[in-house]
Amino acid sequence: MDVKTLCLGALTLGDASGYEIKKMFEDGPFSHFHQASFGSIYPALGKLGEAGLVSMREQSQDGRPDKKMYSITESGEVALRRKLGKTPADDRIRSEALVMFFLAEYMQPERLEKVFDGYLKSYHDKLNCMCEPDDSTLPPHRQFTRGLGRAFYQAAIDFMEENRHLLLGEEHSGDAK
Amino acid sequence: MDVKTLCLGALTLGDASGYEIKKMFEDGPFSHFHQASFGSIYPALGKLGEAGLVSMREQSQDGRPDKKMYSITESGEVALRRKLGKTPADDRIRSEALVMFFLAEYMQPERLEKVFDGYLKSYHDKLNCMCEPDDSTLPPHRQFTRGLGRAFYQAAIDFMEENRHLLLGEEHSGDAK
DNA sequence: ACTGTTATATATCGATACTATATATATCGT
DNA sequence: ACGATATATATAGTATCGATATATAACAGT
Repeated sequence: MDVKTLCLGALTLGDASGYEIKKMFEDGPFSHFHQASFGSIYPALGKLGEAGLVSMREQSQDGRPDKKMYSITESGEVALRRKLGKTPADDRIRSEALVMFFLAEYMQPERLEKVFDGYLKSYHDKLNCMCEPDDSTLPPHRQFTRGLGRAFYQAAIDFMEENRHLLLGEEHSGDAK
Repeated sequence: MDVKTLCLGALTLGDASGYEIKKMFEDGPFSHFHQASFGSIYPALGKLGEAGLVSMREQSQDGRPDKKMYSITESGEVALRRKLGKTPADDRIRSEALVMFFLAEYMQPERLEKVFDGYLKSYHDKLNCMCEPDDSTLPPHRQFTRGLGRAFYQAAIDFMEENRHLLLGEEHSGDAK
C-alpha cells in the first residue's frame, strides 16, 4: 500500500496538513499498523494534488510558517475505494529487538537486559496509549482494530514478563532482586 | 538494522548462499520479525566480502548454476557484536489488512469479509508453522523468540475469531451460517 | 510425452520510501 | 539566556524492494 493511498486514508478522518498526517502515523490511529515519513508524505501530497485526488488551501498562522491543509476530493475517495478493493500484501514486521534476542549469544548480558527492559517498557507505553480514551463511542470497526492492537501488545507483554528467564537467565527473574 | 547486519546474523546459523539467506527471512527463523529481499541481499553480501566480514567459496552443482556459499569471518563476528551493542530502533509493523479494516466503511462488505478470512487464515498458517517441530531442544533464547511469535499469532487469532462481528456485522458471526 | 508451474541459483535496475538536513518561529524546562 | 522540543515546509542522498533477466531441475496435470 503506497504512501499516496495512506495519505488518502488519513484524509478520510478529516482535513490535515502534511505534518498532521505524519503525526497520525507516528502517534495516532495508524501508528500501530503502518508508517510514513515526511520524505514520502510531502511528495505524495504533491502528486495527489496534481492528480486532483486532494485539494489544498493555505492557512496563515501568527508567528509560524503557513500551514497547507489538504482535503480528499470525490475522485480521491473513488481512487481510495479502488485501492482497498485489491488483495492486501502480507503483514511485515521489522523488529530489531527481536533480531537481537534471537542472536542473544552475541550480546553482553548487561546490554541484553537493558534492551529487554526497554522493549518491555515500550510495549507497556504503547498499550497504555491505546487504553485511553474510552472507545465505546467508536464505530465497531474502529473498536475492532483498536482491540486487535491491544491484544497484540498485551500478549507480548504477558509473554515477556512470564518468560524473561529464558532470555536473561534465572537470576534476572521477576522479584528475586 | 541494515541488511548487511542481518546477513551477518543469518550466517551465524551456518554457511549459506544468497538464496538460502533469503529463505531464512521468507520462511525460516527470521521470517516473523524481519525481512530482506534479493535486491538487497546480493549487494550486501558483495560489500561484506569486500570488507572481509564474510568469505565465499563457489560450489558447482550438477545441472544447476554454481552456488556461492558465504561464511562469516572473525572480523564479521566482531562487527556483528558491535551492531548488536547499539540501541534497537522501534518495531515497525506494516499491515495493509489492518489499514483496510480501519477504513472498512470504504470497502464492499463481501470484499471486507474475503480480506478478513484470508488474513485470519494466514495467521493460522503462520502459527501452524511455528508449532512444529518441537522446540524443547532449542537454546532458551530461541525458545523465547519462538514463543513470543506464537503468543502474537495466537492472541491475534483469538481476538479475530471472537470479534469478527465488530468488523463484519452480526450475521457473519461464527457458526450462525 | 508435453506443457506450465515451481524450485533452485545468480544478479541488477528502476521505483519507492526513509533519514538527514535545511529553514523558520514558538514553547518549554533549566 | 539557552538548549531542547514542537510546529511547519521541503528535498537530496541513501537504502530497500519488486520486477526482470538468465539458467536448469523437479513437479503436476493432461
